[in-house]
Amino acid sequence: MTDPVDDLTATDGRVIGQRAQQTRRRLLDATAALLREHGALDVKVLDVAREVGASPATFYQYFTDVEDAVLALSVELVEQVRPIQAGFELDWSGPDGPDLVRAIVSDYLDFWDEHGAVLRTMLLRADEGDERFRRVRRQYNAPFMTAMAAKVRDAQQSGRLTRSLDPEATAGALLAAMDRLPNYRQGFERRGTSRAAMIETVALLLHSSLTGRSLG
Amino acid sequence: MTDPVDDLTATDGRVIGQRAQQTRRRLLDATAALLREHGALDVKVLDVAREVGASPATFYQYFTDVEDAVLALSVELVEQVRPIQAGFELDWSGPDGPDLVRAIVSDYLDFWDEHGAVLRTMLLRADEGDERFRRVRRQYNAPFMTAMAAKVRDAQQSGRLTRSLDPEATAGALLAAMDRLPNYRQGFERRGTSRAAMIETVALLLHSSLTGRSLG
DNA sequence: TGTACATCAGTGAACGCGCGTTCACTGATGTAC
DNA sequence: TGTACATCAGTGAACGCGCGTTCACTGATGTAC
Repeated sequence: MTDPVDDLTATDGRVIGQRAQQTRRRLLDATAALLREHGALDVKVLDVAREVGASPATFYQYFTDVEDAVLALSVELVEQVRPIQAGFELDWSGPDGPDLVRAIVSDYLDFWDEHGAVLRTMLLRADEGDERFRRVRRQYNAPFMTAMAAKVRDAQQSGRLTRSLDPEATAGALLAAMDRLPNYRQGFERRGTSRAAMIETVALLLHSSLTGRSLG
Repeated sequence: MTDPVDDLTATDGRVIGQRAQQTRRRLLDATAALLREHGALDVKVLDVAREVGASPATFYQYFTDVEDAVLALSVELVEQVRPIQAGFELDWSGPDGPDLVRAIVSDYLDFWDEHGAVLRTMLLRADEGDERFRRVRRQYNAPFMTAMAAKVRDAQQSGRLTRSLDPEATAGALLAAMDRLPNYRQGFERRGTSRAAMIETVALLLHSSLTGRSLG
């Protein structure tokens, strides 16, 4: 696993030094902030440059356009989500399984709270068919999918889960739930469904669907 | 339930006649088509006008901007999804329950295939906090949510489902799965998970989580 | 059945703004000796 | 320890395009008698 800071390049291909790396980072952070404030449809190169007090020309030294910067932010998330994905590789079948799953679901909700704006844009552009974003999405999803599908196969082999479930589709459905549900949190809380209840519920659904433990 | 064609108005508030309604419709259809082709971030008023061979001024007679047209398309989906939502109000607990759920899930996948571009944009804008889109999303989701939450409560009352599940959160999680999963279909099929397997799996997850029937 | 008039619907052309993008340049940092 | 030079990093200002938007106008349709 190489340090991701290593091979950063400017748009002309040249490898960049420390000072330039800091500028690039500030541009990325500004892009993420504007994505959060204005949404995916309304972030301009000039806005980003203004936000960090730089010339628009500076932006073009590091990114070809706003989409390119969002792609770079998405790539970073692939790394940042790893610790959460690690939780999916643990054994959930023991007596502490439910607590474990709750903790993981809670962490992932936090992750969405922090990176929702970038995640939404990444998913949208991938859903719309952009190949570069599809690729990043695959890298982001793969560890979740592999780990969850393995759990399904395990539970099927030991007879706790019906073989009618497709392991990949099951993993995809549960990941889908985890990736859309955070967007409903505000609405839930306004209607009296607490964050804790959400976590408990998603954790139960995950635990039962992946280990075959009954919901009864 | 009033005929939705009734109170259509131009941007100046005037009620419009048949000829104008046709123009409005062609503009809406063109907007949906461009949304599908170019994605949510890149649909311009001029494009839409060009697409139907009209002057840009014509577009402004019916919509204040592209977002306004997308909102109108979203409102239409609230009506169009009703038949599918009706399936969620049926009794799933009988012996034909599983078949029923499969059929409904299949229909909803088709709905996504047809209206995915508009649905994605509606969800994105709502997720980003736009109040008008949040409102439409609520109207779109409410019948799904109400029906599914009722099923959870039923199953809890008859002891088939644990009371640890929050009915609203359960409904939300399953709806979330149904709304994100279609976006992964292409990836699934490339990897050998068929449409039928997806439907079967989602149907099983829905059926078990909402009726308390075991996945074992 | 025809004519005059009112209203509805649609348009071409123009304006101006803001954005994307580039270029020749300046300033900052690193390094050889 | 200082000086000369190379390279790295950042910039201001400008250009031009395309888009959003509007306005005065024309054409189409409906209706009264």
